Amino acid sequence: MSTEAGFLLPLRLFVGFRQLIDAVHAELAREGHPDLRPLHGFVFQAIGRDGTTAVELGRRLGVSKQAAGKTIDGLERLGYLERASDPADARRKLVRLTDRGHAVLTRSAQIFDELRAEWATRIGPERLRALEADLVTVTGAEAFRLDVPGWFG
Amino acid sequence: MSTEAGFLLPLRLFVGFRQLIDAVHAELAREGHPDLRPLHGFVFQAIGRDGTTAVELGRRLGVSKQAAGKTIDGLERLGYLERASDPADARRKLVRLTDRGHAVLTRSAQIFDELRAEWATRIGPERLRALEADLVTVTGAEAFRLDVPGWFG
DNA sequence: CTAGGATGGTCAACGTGGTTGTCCAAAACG
DNA sequence: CGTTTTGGACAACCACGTTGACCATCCTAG
Repeated sequence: MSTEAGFLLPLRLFVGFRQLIDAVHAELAREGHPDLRPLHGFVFQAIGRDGTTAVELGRRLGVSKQAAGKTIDGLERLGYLERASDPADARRKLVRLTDRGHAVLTRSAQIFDELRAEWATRIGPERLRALEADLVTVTGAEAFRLDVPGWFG
Repeated sequence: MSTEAGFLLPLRLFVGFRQLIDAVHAELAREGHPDLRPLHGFVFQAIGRDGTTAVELGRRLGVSKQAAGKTIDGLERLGYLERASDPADARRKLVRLTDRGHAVLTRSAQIFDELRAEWATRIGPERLRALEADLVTVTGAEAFRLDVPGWFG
């Protein structure tokens, strides 16, 4: 039986998570995206390359459609999203990433890859793979939940 | 070189973190503490067994003293904190955990221990120790930063 | 074909939790 | 003893979540 206090485990996971996210956003800020917040990554992920609607986005993020609408407003003002009418359904407004949005998504993925490579050099690729595999084992391989926005609070 | 996409790493860390936090709060809610939010754990941790002041709490949480004051108001209303005048300094108001506050902190630690034991049975105690050690190696053994409140947003 | 329900989006009002600015009482210090 | 520093509170404001209401549009049952 290990003697490590149990409450340290979530803290260590969170520190790792936070360092990765902070590193990505520091680099993105350096490259011309100073207004992106950690939360926006989840939003981009929830919108996806194909776009979606405000209602569907709200469902994926676990918030009301109104809250999703406000989030879209903000990212639209920053130039990362655009709204387009759906020719097949006059009620719907398709929310899509702009070129700038696609660019930042692609760039984020690259930076995450680089950061993961750094981790691999520090603890070794084997240990990193083991770490990831163990996390999957213990948390279950469920699809990632994006409903983070109101989760803290 | 591993082929795992880099952006999955922070997600896996976050899922682990979130599952632990959610499990603790689900159990606490079951035991009569339905109003506690994930964030409150950081607040309790920042206050500590000995108590602090609003200004110092704000420093530890990385927020203004006014924001710290509001947070204290809320947890005071819920019966977890109490304010007491400092006999040695009439300006200061000592913020301390109530008996209820101490109880929930102790209980949380127990639950975290139980959850860690569960993880140990699923991936084995050595792998769990390795996971924790690797996280420390890669993130640095820095003291835990509690300045989480405004971090997302 | 039309009446009625379901769906997508927006507006308004509100609560919470953060911010800054101001002010006051008490302590610390020259 | 006057001045500066400190701890706390109050106010106004902003970001972001909530509900409730409303409207246009689509879908479907009769």
